[in-house]
Amino acid sequence: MRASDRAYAALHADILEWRLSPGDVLAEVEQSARLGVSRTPLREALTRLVADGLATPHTGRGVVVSTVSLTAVADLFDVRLPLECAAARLAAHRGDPAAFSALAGEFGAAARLIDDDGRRPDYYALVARLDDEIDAAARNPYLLRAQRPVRTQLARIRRLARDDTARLLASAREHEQIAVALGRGNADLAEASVRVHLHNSLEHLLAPRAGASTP
Amino acid sequence: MRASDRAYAALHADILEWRLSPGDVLAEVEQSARLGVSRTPLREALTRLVADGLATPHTGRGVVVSTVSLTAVADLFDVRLPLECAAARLAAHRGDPAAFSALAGEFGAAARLIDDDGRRPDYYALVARLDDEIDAAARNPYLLRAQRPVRTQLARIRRLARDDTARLLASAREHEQIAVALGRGNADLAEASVRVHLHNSLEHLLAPRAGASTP
DNA sequence: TGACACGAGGATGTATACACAGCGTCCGGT
DNA sequence: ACCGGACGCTGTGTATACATCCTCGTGTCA
Repeated sequence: MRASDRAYAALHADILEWRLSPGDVLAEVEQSARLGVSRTPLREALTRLVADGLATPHTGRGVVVSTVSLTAVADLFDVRLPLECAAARLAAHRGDPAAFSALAGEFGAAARLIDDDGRRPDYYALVARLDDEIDAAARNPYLLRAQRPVRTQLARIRRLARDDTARLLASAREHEQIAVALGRGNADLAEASVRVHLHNSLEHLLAPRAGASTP
Repeated sequence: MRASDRAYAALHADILEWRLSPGDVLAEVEQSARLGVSRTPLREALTRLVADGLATPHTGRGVVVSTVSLTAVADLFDVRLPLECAAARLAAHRGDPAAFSALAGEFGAAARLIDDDGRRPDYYALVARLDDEIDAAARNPYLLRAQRPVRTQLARIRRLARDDTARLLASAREHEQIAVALGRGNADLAEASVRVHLHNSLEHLLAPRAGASTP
């Protein structure tokens, strides 16, 4: 693997997992020394991070990790909603119904994955498989490109929200509904299901949680 | 201006204006010599082009200008439609009605700009002003980021379509309708107007034109 | 005659050295 | 004591040299 790829992957993970906080400056010499690569591949990694929207260049001060706040969540969902709806519609028309029906069945039995803390990763993997199946079924590279930065930012924010069993159980039912609609090739129902899911996801993200800073 | 910015701007323009065709290889030494910069800033420019989707890396052969076909137009519009609809809805809610009403008036008188070949650029500038006003009114940086690559690709394709007075006149009326809806803060009407406009734009792009290769 | 392997060439990937610009700090003057 | 200018430093921006990999061509063997 190329050194620039390693540097990019490391910085990408550091930002998404909040080891690097918004406002942190990514000095070239410092980071190149930390990651064990030279400045040239590190610069390429920084360029890619800026393109991803994870960092912003500051003239004379290098690049800094871009800020992301809860107010940004609403903006992100304003973009995410139409994109995911479009993807769902395309997937309903172009996708393989059998694959989505199978996923619907798995979501129907997902409660046991959520209840068992040790199998939580299996549930997240199942969600990822549905997302991937939708992406593949939509067959639209431009849609994927448009979704990528939004998903990256949301993945960063999601780290702030703790896992909530009740929400996950509801989420599983919502995902099941999406998969069922796609399994039947019903674009209208698929879009409606996505709208419901994203609405509830946003409400959960914005709702004050027990243990959060605001009591 | 930095050398890497100059190289990026030059290559970006070369690709959008079809001086570089899909499949052309962008060899680092060749391009750096042509543009009068060193390989380091040129590599940064290439990285940005790849991030834009204008070029794709080929291992061992550098990056090549990415292909774009008429089939891609449909895919692009599948992404463009939901994004522009979302932007229009946001602009209807958050924008300044007076500004859009003023633009609507200008579009109502745009026929004279279209009929006079010398003032065609003024009409294109007017369209750009409406787009900019919508972008500013939507106040959503993530939406802008998502739209950027789609717009870039479409700008590249639009170069293939010749100006068509009849279509431009219809386009002016459609833009006027969009501006009127935004001037009234009517989100539903704004979205519907955008749908109409994009539908007609796509049909015009895909329609065989007189003088095209297919007689 | 076709396919595989080896080698040469040239490309990218990486490292480092140099130049320049921005910024903070320190000193001097008012 | 405060303000202004100059100096030095630290950082990015650029150029170039070296290493490495891939590709293409050629030659040989089956």
